[in-house]
Amino acid sequence: MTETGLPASIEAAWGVQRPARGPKRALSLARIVTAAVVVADAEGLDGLSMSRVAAELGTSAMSLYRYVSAKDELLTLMSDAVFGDAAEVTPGADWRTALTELAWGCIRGYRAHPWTVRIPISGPPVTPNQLRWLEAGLAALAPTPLTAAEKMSTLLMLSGLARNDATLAHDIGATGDMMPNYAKALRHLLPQAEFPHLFAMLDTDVMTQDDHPDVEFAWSLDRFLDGLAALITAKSQ
Amino acid sequence: MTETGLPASIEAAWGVQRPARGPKRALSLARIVTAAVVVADAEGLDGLSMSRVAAELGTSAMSLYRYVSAKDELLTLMSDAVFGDAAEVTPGADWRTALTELAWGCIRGYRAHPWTVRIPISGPPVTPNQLRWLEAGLAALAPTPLTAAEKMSTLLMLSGLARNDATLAHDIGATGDMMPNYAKALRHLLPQAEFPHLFAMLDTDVMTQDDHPDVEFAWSLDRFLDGLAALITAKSQ
DNA sequence: GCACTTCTGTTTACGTTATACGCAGCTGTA
DNA sequence: TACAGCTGCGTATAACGTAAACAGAAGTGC
Repeated sequence: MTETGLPASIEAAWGVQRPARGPKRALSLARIVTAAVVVADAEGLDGLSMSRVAAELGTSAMSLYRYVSAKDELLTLMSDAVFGDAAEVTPGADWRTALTELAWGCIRGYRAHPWTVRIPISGPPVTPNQLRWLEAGLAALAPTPLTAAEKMSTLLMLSGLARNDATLAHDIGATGDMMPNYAKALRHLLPQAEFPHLFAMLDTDVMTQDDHPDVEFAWSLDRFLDGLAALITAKSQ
Repeated sequence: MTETGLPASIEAAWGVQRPARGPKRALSLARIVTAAVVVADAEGLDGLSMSRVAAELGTSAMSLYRYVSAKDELLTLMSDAVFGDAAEVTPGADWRTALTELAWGCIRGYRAHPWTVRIPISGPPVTPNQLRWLEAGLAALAPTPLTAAEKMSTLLMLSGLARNDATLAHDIGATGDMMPNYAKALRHLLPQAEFPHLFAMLDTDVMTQDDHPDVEFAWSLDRFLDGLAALITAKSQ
Protein backbone atom coordinates (compact mmCIF):
# COMPACT_ATOMS: atom_id res chain seq x y z
CA MET A 1 0.00 0.00 0.00
CA THR A 2 1.18 3.47 -0.84
CA GLU A 3 -0.18 6.96 -1.09
CA THR A 4 -2.74 5.99 -3.71
CA GLY A 5 -4.02 3.13 -1.60
CA LEU A 6 -3.19 0.71 -4.39
CA PRO A 7 -0.79 -2.24 -4.12
CA ALA A 8 2.76 -1.40 -5.02
CA SER A 9 2.77 -3.91 -7.85
CA ILE A 10 -0.09 -2.11 -9.56
CA GLU A 11 1.75 1.17 -9.30
CA ALA A 12 4.80 -0.54 -10.72
CA ALA A 13 2.72 -1.61 -13.68
CA TRP A 14 2.03 2.07 -14.28
CA GLY A 15 5.75 2.77 -14.26
CA VAL A 16 6.12 4.14 -10.76
CA GLN A 17 9.65 3.38 -9.59
CA ARG A 18 10.61 2.62 -6.05
CA PRO A 19 13.80 3.98 -4.45
CA ALA A 20 16.68 2.03 -5.93
CA ARG A 21 18.72 0.88 -2.97
CA GLY A 22 20.32 -2.48 -2.36
CA PRO A 23 21.43 -5.05 -4.89
CA LYS A 24 20.36 -4.98 -8.50
CA ARG A 25 17.01 -6.64 -8.92
CA ALA A 26 17.38 -9.99 -10.57
CA LEU A 27 13.84 -10.04 -11.97
CA SER A 28 11.22 -7.59 -13.11
CA LEU A 29 7.48 -7.49 -12.72
CA ALA A 30 7.02 -7.81 -16.44
CA ARG A 31 9.15 -10.94 -16.64
CA ILE A 32 7.23 -12.50 -13.77
CA VAL A 33 3.89 -11.76 -15.34
CA THR A 34 4.85 -13.10 -18.74
CA ALA A 35 6.28 -16.22 -17.15
CA ALA A 36 3.07 -16.71 -15.21
CA VAL A 37 1.08 -16.32 -18.43
CA VAL A 38 3.24 -18.99 -20.06
CA VAL A 39 2.60 -21.34 -17.17
CA ALA A 40 -1.12 -20.70 -17.19
CA ASP A 41 -1.29 -21.23 -20.94
CA ALA A 42 0.52 -24.52 -20.59
CA GLU A 43 -1.04 -25.97 -17.48
CA GLY A 44 -4.15 -23.95 -16.74
CA LEU A 45 -4.90 -21.83 -13.75
CA ASP A 46 -4.95 -24.80 -11.42
CA GLY A 47 -1.40 -25.62 -12.42
CA LEU A 48 -0.28 -22.09 -11.67
CA SER A 49 1.52 -22.00 -8.36
CA MET A 50 4.08 -19.56 -7.15
CA SER A 51 6.66 -22.34 -7.15
CA ARG A 52 5.83 -23.24 -10.72
CA VAL A 53 6.23 -19.65 -11.89
CA ALA A 54 9.48 -19.34 -9.96
CA ALA A 55 10.76 -22.53 -11.54
CA GLU A 56 9.99 -21.08 -14.94
CA LEU A 57 12.24 -18.13 -14.06
CA GLY A 58 14.92 -20.20 -12.36
CA THR A 59 14.39 -18.76 -8.88
CA SER A 60 12.53 -19.73 -5.76
CA ALA A 61 8.95 -19.05 -4.92
CA MET A 62 9.63 -16.52 -2.21
CA SER A 63 11.66 -14.34 -4.52
CA LEU A 64 8.46 -13.42 -6.32
CA TYR A 65 7.07 -11.88 -3.17
CA ARG A 66 9.62 -9.11 -3.55
CA TYR A 67 7.64 -7.97 -6.55
CA VAL A 68 4.11 -9.03 -5.74
CA SER A 69 2.70 -9.03 -2.25
CA ALA A 70 0.19 -11.82 -2.86
CA LYS A 71 -0.82 -14.24 -5.54
CA ASP A 72 -3.99 -12.30 -6.20
CA GLU A 73 -1.98 -9.33 -7.37
CA LEU A 74 -0.13 -11.52 -9.80
CA LEU A 75 -3.44 -12.79 -11.12
CA THR A 76 -4.71 -9.27 -11.58
CA LEU A 77 -1.63 -8.34 -13.55
CA MET A 78 -1.87 -11.49 -15.65
CA SER A 79 -5.44 -10.66 -16.45
CA ASP A 80 -4.37 -7.21 -17.55
CA ALA A 81 -1.53 -8.50 -19.70
CA VAL A 82 -3.94 -10.59 -21.76
CA PHE A 83 -5.81 -7.52 -22.96
CA GLY A 84 -2.76 -5.71 -24.28
CA ASP A 85 -4.26 -5.01 -27.69
CA ALA A 86 -7.94 -5.17 -26.88
CA ALA A 87 -8.32 -1.39 -26.82
CA GLU A 88 -7.33 -0.76 -30.41
CA VAL A 89 -10.06 0.85 -32.45
CA THR A 90 -9.88 2.07 -36.03
CA PRO A 91 -9.94 5.86 -35.71
CA GLY A 92 -12.99 7.67 -36.98
CA ALA A 93 -15.30 4.70 -36.57
CA ASP A 94 -18.86 5.32 -35.43
CA TRP A 95 -19.84 4.18 -31.98
CA ARG A 96 -21.31 0.89 -33.08
CA THR A 97 -18.35 -0.40 -35.03
CA ALA A 98 -16.00 0.90 -32.35
CA LEU A 99 -17.87 -0.94 -29.61
CA THR A 100 -17.97 -4.05 -31.78
CA GLU A 101 -14.21 -3.89 -32.21
CA LEU A 102 -13.72 -3.42 -28.49
CA ALA A 103 -15.89 -6.41 -27.71
CA TRP A 104 -14.01 -8.58 -30.16
CA GLY A 105 -10.78 -7.34 -28.65
CA CYS A 106 -11.88 -8.82 -25.36
CA ILE A 107 -12.93 -12.02 -27.05
CA ARG A 108 -9.53 -12.27 -28.71
CA GLY A 109 -7.84 -12.09 -25.33
CA TYR A 110 -10.20 -14.60 -23.78
CA ARG A 111 -9.84 -17.03 -26.67
CA ALA A 112 -6.06 -16.85 -26.58
CA HIS A 113 -5.90 -17.31 -22.80
CA PRO A 114 -9.08 -18.99 -21.62
CA TRP A 115 -7.97 -19.20 -18.00
CA THR A 116 -8.54 -15.47 -17.70
CA VAL A 117 -12.21 -15.96 -16.93
CA ARG A 118 -11.36 -17.95 -13.82
CA ILE A 119 -9.51 -15.03 -12.28
CA PRO A 120 -11.82 -13.27 -9.84
CA ILE A 121 -12.36 -9.58 -10.38
CA SER A 122 -10.74 -8.11 -7.31
CA GLY A 123 -12.06 -4.58 -7.60
CA PRO A 124 -12.69 -1.69 -9.96
CA PRO A 125 -10.38 -1.50 -12.96
CA VAL A 126 -6.99 -0.11 -12.06
CA THR A 127 -4.53 -1.74 -14.44
CA PRO A 128 -3.26 0.01 -17.57
CA ASN A 129 -4.80 -2.10 -20.30
CA GLN A 130 -8.17 -2.31 -18.61
CA LEU A 131 -8.32 1.44 -18.27
CA ARG A 132 -7.12 1.93 -21.82
CA TRP A 133 -10.02 -0.23 -22.95
CA LEU A 134 -12.40 1.83 -20.85
CA GLU A 135 -11.01 5.06 -22.25
CA ALA A 136 -11.42 3.83 -25.80
CA GLY A 137 -15.02 2.92 -25.04
CA LEU A 138 -15.77 6.30 -23.54
CA ALA A 139 -14.20 7.98 -26.55
CA ALA A 140 -16.42 5.95 -28.87
CA LEU A 141 -19.52 6.90 -26.90
CA ALA A 142 -18.61 10.56 -26.54
CA PRO A 143 -20.68 11.74 -29.53
CA THR A 144 -23.79 9.91 -28.33
CA PRO A 145 -26.46 11.54 -26.16
CA LEU A 146 -26.05 8.94 -23.43
CA THR A 147 -25.51 10.13 -19.89
CA ALA A 148 -22.27 9.43 -18.10
CA ALA A 149 -23.87 6.67 -16.08
CA GLU A 150 -25.32 5.10 -19.21
CA LYS A 151 -21.94 5.12 -20.89
CA MET A 152 -20.41 3.31 -17.96
CA SER A 153 -23.26 0.83 -17.88
CA THR A 154 -22.83 0.22 -21.58
CA LEU A 155 -19.15 -0.56 -21.27
CA LEU A 156 -19.59 -2.67 -18.17
CA MET A 157 -22.22 -4.66 -20.00
CA LEU A 158 -20.05 -4.97 -23.09
CA SER A 159 -17.12 -6.41 -21.18
CA GLY A 160 -19.48 -8.62 -19.22
CA LEU A 161 -20.93 -9.94 -22.46
CA ALA A 162 -17.50 -10.93 -23.67
CA ARG A 163 -16.61 -12.46 -20.34
CA ASN A 164 -19.82 -14.42 -20.30
CA ASP A 165 -19.21 -15.78 -23.76
CA ALA A 166 -15.68 -16.78 -22.82
CA THR A 167 -16.89 -18.44 -19.63
CA LEU A 168 -19.38 -20.53 -21.52
CA ALA A 169 -16.95 -21.40 -24.28
CA HIS A 170 -14.32 -22.41 -21.76
CA ASP A 171 -16.28 -24.29 -19.14
CA ILE A 172 -19.02 -25.86 -21.22
CA GLY A 173 -16.94 -26.20 -24.34
CA ALA A 174 -14.27 -28.02 -22.39
CA THR A 175 -16.68 -30.89 -21.97
CA GLY A 176 -17.91 -30.48 -25.53
CA ASP A 177 -16.76 -33.91 -26.51
CA MET A 178 -19.24 -35.49 -24.20
CA MET A 179 -22.14 -33.47 -25.55
CA PRO A 180 -23.86 -36.50 -27.11
CA ASN A 181 -23.69 -38.17 -23.69
CA TYR A 182 -25.12 -35.02 -22.20
CA ALA A 183 -28.31 -35.21 -24.18
CA LYS A 184 -28.63 -38.90 -23.41
CA ALA A 185 -28.09 -38.28 -19.69
CA LEU A 186 -30.77 -35.60 -19.60
CA ARG A 187 -33.22 -37.84 -21.36
CA HIS A 188 -32.65 -40.53 -18.75
CA LEU A 189 -32.80 -38.23 -15.76
CA LEU A 190 -35.47 -35.64 -16.43
CA PRO A 191 -39.15 -36.33 -15.86
CA GLN A 192 -40.51 -35.58 -19.30
CA ALA A 193 -43.83 -34.34 -18.00
CA GLU A 194 -42.18 -31.45 -16.18
CA PHE A 195 -39.74 -30.57 -18.94
CA PRO A 196 -41.61 -30.71 -22.23
CA HIS A 197 -39.82 -27.81 -23.92
CA LEU A 198 -36.41 -29.07 -22.85
CA PHE A 199 -37.19 -32.50 -24.23
CA ALA A 200 -38.22 -30.95 -27.52
CA MET A 201 -34.94 -29.08 -27.52
CA LEU A 202 -33.00 -32.31 -27.01
CA ASP A 203 -34.50 -33.68 -30.19
CA THR A 204 -33.09 -30.83 -32.23
CA ASP A 205 -29.34 -30.83 -32.77
CA VAL A 206 -28.90 -27.54 -30.93
CA MET A 207 -27.56 -29.10 -27.75
CA THR A 208 -25.15 -31.47 -29.40
CA GLN A 209 -24.06 -29.67 -32.52
CA ASP A 210 -22.30 -26.54 -31.33
CA ASP A 211 -22.12 -23.65 -33.73
CA HIS A 212 -18.87 -21.90 -34.24
CA PRO A 213 -18.66 -19.89 -31.01
CA ASP A 214 -18.09 -16.65 -32.89
CA VAL A 215 -21.56 -16.90 -34.37
CA GLU A 216 -23.15 -17.09 -30.97
CA PHE A 217 -21.25 -14.12 -29.60
CA ALA A 218 -21.94 -12.05 -32.67
CA TRP A 219 -25.63 -12.75 -32.19
CA SER A 220 -25.63 -11.71 -28.53
CA LEU A 221 -23.60 -8.62 -29.29
CA ASP A 222 -25.97 -7.58 -32.06
CA ARG A 223 -29.00 -7.95 -29.80
CA PHE A 224 -27.45 -5.65 -27.23
CA LEU A 225 -26.24 -3.12 -29.76
CA ASP A 226 -29.66 -3.10 -31.39
CA GLY A 227 -31.20 -2.23 -28.07
CA LEU A 228 -28.62 0.44 -27.42
CA ALA A 229 -29.12 1.92 -30.87
CA ALA A 230 -32.83 2.17 -30.18
CA LEU A 231 -32.13 4.17 -27.05
CA ILE A 232 -29.64 6.42 -28.78
CA THR A 233 -31.93 7.27 -31.67
CA ALA A 234 -34.77 7.83 -29.24
CA LYS A 235 -32.66 10.29 -27.28
CA SER A 236 -31.40 11.97 -30.43
CA GLN A 237 -34.98 12.42 -31.63
CA MET B 1 -20.00 -42.23 -12.45
CA THR B 2 -23.06 -44.22 -13.39
CA GLU B 3 -25.02 -45.11 -16.46
CA THR B 4 -25.78 -41.51 -17.26
CA GLY B 5 -22.13 -40.52 -17.04
CA LEU B 6 -23.01 -38.00 -14.36
CA PRO B 7 -21.61 -37.98 -10.82
CA ALA B 8 -23.65 -39.96 -8.34
CA SER B 9 -24.30 -36.88 -6.24
CA ILE B 10 -26.00 -35.16 -9.16
CA GLU B 11 -28.21 -38.16 -9.71
CA ALA B 12 -29.00 -38.14 -6.01
CA ALA B 13 -30.12 -34.54 -6.37
CA TRP B 14 -32.62 -35.80 -8.93
CA GLY B 15 -33.91 -38.34 -6.46
CA VAL B 16 -32.17 -41.45 -7.70
CA GLN B 17 -31.76 -43.80 -4.75
CA ARG B 18 -28.89 -46.13 -4.21
CA PRO B 19 -29.32 -49.70 -2.91
CA ALA B 20 -29.90 -49.55 0.85
CA ARG B 21 -27.40 -51.90 2.38
CA GLY B 22 -25.20 -51.28 5.39
CA PRO B 23 -25.77 -48.89 8.26
CA LYS B 24 -28.32 -46.11 8.23
CA ARG B 25 -26.85 -42.94 6.75
CA ALA B 26 -26.27 -40.33 9.38
CA LEU B 27 -26.40 -37.43 6.95
CA SER B 28 -28.12 -36.53 3.72
CA LEU B 29 -26.98 -34.69 0.65
CA ALA B 30 -29.51 -31.95 1.29
CA ARG B 31 -28.26 -31.37 4.83
CA ILE B 32 -24.69 -31.18 3.63
CA VAL B 33 -25.53 -28.68 0.92
CA THR B 34 -27.53 -26.43 3.21
CA ALA B 35 -24.77 -26.56 5.81
CA ALA B 36 -22.25 -25.61 3.14
CA VAL B 37 -24.46 -22.71 2.10
CA VAL B 38 -24.60 -21.53 5.70
CA VAL B 39 -20.82 -21.65 5.94
CA ALA B 40 -20.35 -19.83 2.65
CA ASP B 41 -22.83 -17.16 3.68
CA ALA B 42 -20.99 -16.62 6.93
CA GLU B 43 -17.37 -16.85 5.86
CA GLY B 44 -17.31 -16.59 2.10
CA LEU B 45 -16.16 -19.12 -0.42
CA ASP B 46 -12.56 -18.90 0.74
CA GLY B 47 -13.65 -19.90 4.22
CA LEU B 48 -15.49 -22.91 2.89
CA SER B 49 -13.43 -26.02 3.52
CA MET B 50 -14.61 -29.57 3.81
CA SER B 51 -13.56 -29.57 7.46
CA ARG B 52 -15.54 -26.42 8.10
CA VAL B 53 -18.69 -27.89 6.59
CA ALA B 54 -18.19 -31.10 8.51
CA ALA B 55 -17.76 -29.17 11.75
CA GLU B 56 -21.04 -27.42 11.03
CA LEU B 57 -22.68 -30.84 10.88
CA GLY B 58 -20.80 -32.32 13.82
CA THR B 59 -18.94 -34.92 11.82
CA SER B 60 -15.55 -35.29 10.24
CA ALA B 61 -14.46 -34.05 6.87
CA MET B 62 -14.10 -37.45 5.31
CA SER B 63 -17.70 -38.34 6.07
CA LEU B 64 -18.76 -35.91 3.41
CA TYR B 65 -16.98 -37.91 0.77
CA ARG B 66 -19.55 -40.65 1.20
CA TYR B 67 -22.06 -38.25 -0.32
CA VAL B 68 -19.94 -36.15 -2.63
CA SER B 69 -16.95 -37.46 -4.49
CA ALA B 70 -15.15 -34.13 -4.71
CA LYS B 71 -15.45 -30.60 -3.46
CA ASP B 72 -16.38 -29.40 -6.93
CA GLU B 73 -19.53 -31.46 -6.84
CA LEU B 74 -20.51 -29.86 -3.57
CA LEU B 75 -19.96 -26.46 -5.12
CA THR B 76 -22.14 -27.36 -8.07
CA LEU B 77 -24.94 -28.45 -5.78
CA MET B 78 -24.58 -25.32 -3.65
CA SER B 79 -24.86 -23.20 -6.76
CA ASP B 80 -28.02 -25.05 -7.69
CA ALA B 81 -29.55 -24.70 -4.25
CA VAL B 82 -29.31 -20.93 -4.45
CA PHE B 83 -31.64 -20.79 -7.42
CA GLY B 84 -34.43 -22.75 -5.81
CA ASP B 85 -37.13 -20.24 -6.61
CA ALA B 86 -35.57 -18.49 -9.58
CA ALA B 87 -37.69 -20.35 -12.12
CA GLU B 88 -41.05 -19.12 -10.91
CA VAL B 89 -42.96 -17.19 -13.52
CA THR B 90 -46.48 -15.81 -13.31
CA PRO B 91 -48.48 -18.01 -15.66
CA GLY B 92 -49.82 -16.44 -18.82
CA ALA B 93 -47.22 -13.70 -18.93
CA ASP B 94 -45.88 -12.61 -22.31
CA TRP B 95 -42.31 -13.50 -23.18
CA ARG B 96 -40.86 -10.17 -22.10
CA THR B 97 -42.27 -10.06 -18.61
CA ALA B 98 -41.53 -13.76 -18.17
CA LEU B 99 -37.90 -13.28 -19.16
CA THR B 100 -37.70 -10.27 -16.89
CA GLU B 101 -38.98 -12.30 -13.98
CA LEU B 102 -36.53 -15.08 -14.72
CA ALA B 103 -33.65 -12.63 -14.82
CA TRP B 104 -34.65 -11.10 -11.51
CA GLY B 105 -34.98 -14.57 -10.10
CA CYS B 106 -31.31 -15.10 -10.82
CA ILE B 107 -30.44 -11.73 -9.37
CA ARG B 108 -32.34 -12.60 -6.22
CA GLY B 109 -30.25 -15.72 -5.77
CA TYR B 110 -27.01 -13.88 -6.46
CA ARG B 111 -27.86 -11.04 -4.12
CA ALA B 112 -28.75 -13.42 -1.29
CA HIS B 113 -25.60 -15.52 -1.79
CA PRO B 114 -22.97 -13.45 -3.57
CA TRP B 115 -20.30 -16.13 -3.38
CA THR B 116 -22.20 -18.03 -6.08
CA VAL B 117 -20.47 -16.10 -8.82
CA ARG B 118 -17.09 -17.38 -7.71
CA ILE B 119 -18.07 -20.97 -8.33
CA PRO B 120 -16.71 -22.01 -11.69
CA ILE B 121 -19.21 -23.40 -14.18
CA SER B 122 -18.12 -26.99 -14.50
CA GLY B 123 -20.19 -27.96 -17.49
CA PRO B 124 -23.56 -27.73 -19.14
CA PRO B 125 -26.52 -27.40 -16.77
CA VAL B 126 -27.46 -30.69 -15.16
CA THR B 127 -28.88 -29.80 -11.75
CA PRO B 128 -32.64 -29.61 -11.09
CA ASN B 129 -33.09 -25.92 -10.42
CA GLN B 130 -30.88 -24.84 -13.29
CA LEU B 131 -32.83 -26.99 -15.71
CA ARG B 132 -36.14 -25.83 -14.27
CA TRP B 133 -35.05 -22.28 -14.99
CA LEU B 134 -34.11 -23.26 -18.53
CA GLU B 135 -37.43 -25.01 -19.03
CA ALA B 136 -39.32 -21.95 -17.83
CA GLY B 137 -37.36 -19.79 -20.26
CA LEU B 138 -38.05 -22.09 -23.18
CA ALA B 139 -41.71 -22.11 -22.27
CA ALA B 140 -41.78 -18.32 -22.29
CA LEU B 141 -40.10 -18.18 -25.69
CA ALA B 142 -42.22 -20.92 -27.22
CA PRO B 143 -44.75 -18.54 -28.85
CA THR B 144 -42.02 -16.43 -30.46
CA PRO B 145 -40.71 -17.04 -33.98
CA LEU B 146 -37.14 -17.50 -32.75
CA THR B 147 -35.24 -20.58 -33.83
CA ALA B 148 -34.22 -23.19 -31.29
CA ALA B 149 -30.64 -21.95 -31.37
CA GLU B 150 -31.79 -18.38 -30.86
CA LYS B 151 -33.88 -19.38 -27.87
CA MET B 152 -30.91 -21.06 -26.27
CA SER B 153 -28.69 -18.07 -27.03
CA THR B 154 -31.28 -15.79 -25.50
CA LEU B 155 -31.41 -17.73 -22.25
CA LEU B 156 -27.67 -18.17 -22.07
CA MET B 157 -27.29 -14.45 -22.50
CA LEU B 158 -29.98 -13.72 -19.94
CA SER B 159 -28.32 -15.81 -17.26
CA GLY B 160 -24.96 -14.37 -18.22
CA LEU B 161 -26.34 -10.89 -17.82
CA ALA B 162 -27.46 -11.65 -14.30
CA ARG B 163 -24.20 -13.34 -13.48
CA ASN B 164 -22.26 -10.40 -14.81
CA ASP B 165 -24.26 -7.97 -12.74
CA ALA B 166 -23.73 -10.06 -9.64
CA THR B 167 -20.02 -10.34 -10.31
CA LEU B 168 -19.66 -6.59 -10.56
CA ALA B 169 -21.84 -5.95 -7.54
CA HIS B 170 -19.91 -8.46 -5.49
CA ASP B 171 -16.31 -7.82 -6.47
CA ILE B 172 -16.39 -4.13 -7.14
CA GLY B 173 -19.06 -3.33 -4.60
CA ALA B 174 -17.11 -5.15 -1.92
CA THR B 175 -14.55 -2.40 -2.11
CA GLY B 176 -17.25 0.21 -2.48
CA ASP B 177 -16.28 1.94 0.70
CA MET B 178 -13.00 2.93 -0.83
CA MET B 179 -14.61 4.35 -3.94
CA PRO B 180 -13.65 7.93 -3.11
CA ASN B 181 -10.07 6.73 -2.73
CA TYR B 182 -10.43 4.99 -6.06
CA ALA B 183 -11.12 8.19 -7.96
CA LYS B 184 -8.29 9.91 -6.16
CA ALA B 185 -5.92 7.06 -6.94
CA LEU B 186 -6.77 7.15 -10.64
CA ARG B 187 -6.24 10.88 -10.76
CA HIS B 188 -2.78 10.43 -9.28
CA LEU B 189 -1.78 7.51 -11.45
CA LEU B 190 -3.19 8.10 -14.92
CA PRO B 191 -1.45 10.33 -17.45
CA GLN B 192 -4.24 12.77 -18.17
CA ALA B 193 -3.19 13.32 -21.76
CA GLU B 194 -3.86 9.71 -22.65
CA PHE B 195 -7.10 9.40 -20.69
CA PRO B 196 -9.13 12.54 -21.31
CA HIS B 197 -12.57 10.90 -21.29
CA LEU B 198 -11.79 8.92 -18.18
CA PHE B 199 -10.66 12.07 -16.39
CA ALA B 200 -13.87 13.78 -17.36
CA MET B 201 -15.73 10.82 -15.96
CA LEU B 202 -13.88 11.11 -12.67
CA ASP B 203 -15.20 14.64 -12.26
CA THR B 204 -18.78 13.44 -12.43
CA ASP B 205 -20.05 11.51 -9.45
CA VAL B 206 -20.68 8.38 -11.48
CA MET B 207 -17.61 6.55 -10.24
CA THR B 208 -18.02 7.39 -6.59
CA GLN B 209 -21.76 7.62 -6.09
CA ASP B 210 -23.08 4.21 -6.93
CA ASP B 211 -26.68 3.98 -7.94
CA HIS B 212 -28.85 1.38 -6.39
CA PRO B 213 -27.56 -1.72 -8.16
CA ASP B 214 -31.06 -2.69 -9.24
CA VAL B 215 -31.25 0.36 -11.44
CA GLU B 216 -28.15 -0.61 -13.33
CA PHE B 217 -29.30 -4.16 -13.93
CA ALA B 218 -32.73 -3.04 -15.02
CA TRP B 219 -31.09 -0.77 -17.55
CA SER B 220 -28.90 -3.51 -18.98
CA LEU B 221 -31.78 -5.92 -19.09
CA ASP B 222 -33.98 -3.46 -20.92
CA ARG B 223 -31.32 -2.81 -23.54
CA PHE B 224 -31.07 -6.50 -24.28
CA LEU B 225 -34.79 -7.08 -24.31
CA ASP B 226 -35.27 -4.10 -26.59
CA GLY B 227 -32.84 -5.63 -29.03
CA LEU B 228 -34.56 -8.99 -28.77
CA ALA B 229 -37.96 -7.44 -29.27
CA ALA B 230 -36.73 -5.79 -32.43
CA LEU B 231 -35.65 -9.16 -33.79
CA ILE B 232 -38.91 -10.81 -32.81
CA THR B 233 -41.10 -8.20 -34.43
CA ALA B 234 -38.88 -8.28 -37.52
CA LYS B 235 -39.34 -12.02 -37.78
CA SER B 236 -43.06 -11.78 -37.10
CA GLN B 237 -43.35 -9.25 -39.91
C1' DG C 1 -29.41 -68.20 13.08
C1' DC C 2 -25.35 -67.48 10.62
C1' DA C 3 -21.83 -66.29 7.23
C1' DC C 4 -21.19 -63.01 3.64
C1' DT C 5 -21.51 -58.85 1.42
C1' DT C 6 -22.00 -54.14 1.20
C1' DC C 7 -22.12 -49.76 2.98
C1' DT C 8 -21.13 -46.69 6.87
C1' DG C 9 -18.16 -43.12 9.43
C1' DT C 10 -13.41 -42.45 10.93
C1' DT C 11 -8.43 -42.50 11.33
C1' DT C 12 -4.13 -41.81 9.44
C1' DA C 13 -1.25 -39.96 6.16
C1' DC C 14 0.41 -37.72 1.97
C1' DG C 15 1.34 -34.16 -1.27
C1' DT C 16 0.61 -29.22 -2.24
C1' DT C 17 -0.33 -24.84 -1.38
C1' DA C 18 0.53 -19.83 0.10
C1' DT C 19 3.34 -17.30 2.72
C1' DA C 20 5.79 -15.62 7.49
C1' DC C 21 10.36 -15.42 9.27
C1' DG C 22 15.19 -14.89 9.44
C1' DC C 23 19.60 -14.69 7.50
C1' DA C 24 23.67 -13.13 4.83
C1' DG C 25 25.25 -10.13 1.49
C1' DC C 26 25.16 -6.26 -1.77
C1' DT C 27 24.80 -1.24 -2.84
C1' DG C 28 23.74 3.66 -2.89
C1' DT C 29 24.31 7.54 0.08
C1' DA C 30 26.39 10.25 3.76
C1' DT D 1 34.44 4.29 4.63
C1' DA D 2 30.49 3.24 7.47
C1' DC D 3 25.99 2.18 7.51
C1' DA D 4 21.21 1.62 6.55
C1' DG D 5 18.12 -0.56 3.86
C1' DC D 6 16.96 -3.55 0.49
C1' DT D 7 18.04 -7.78 -1.95
C1' DG D 8 17.55 -13.00 -2.88
C1' DC D 9 17.10 -17.28 -0.73
C1' DG D 10 16.30 -21.33 2.52
C1' DT D 11 13.53 -22.99 5.97
C1' DA D 12 9.28 -23.55 8.52
C1' DT D 13 4.33 -23.56 9.21
C1' DA D 14 -0.43 -24.14 8.88
C1' DA D 15 -4.14 -25.39 6.09
C1' DC D 16 -6.02 -27.68 2.39
C1' DG D 17 -8.17 -31.72 -0.50
C1' DT D 18 -8.45 -36.37 -0.53
C1' DA D 19 -6.43 -41.49 -1.15
C1' DA D 20 -6.12 -45.67 1.49
C1' DA D 21 -7.11 -48.61 5.05
C1' DC D 22 -10.07 -49.93 8.94
C1' DA D 23 -13.74 -51.42 12.33
C1' DG D 24 -18.38 -51.84 12.84
C1' DA D 25 -23.47 -51.87 11.27
C1' DA D 26 -27.21 -53.43 8.46
C1' DG D 27 -29.19 -55.90 5.13
C1' DT D 28 -29.15 -60.70 2.06
C1' DG D 29 -29.15 -65.60 1.13
C1' DC D 30 -28.93 -70.28 2.98
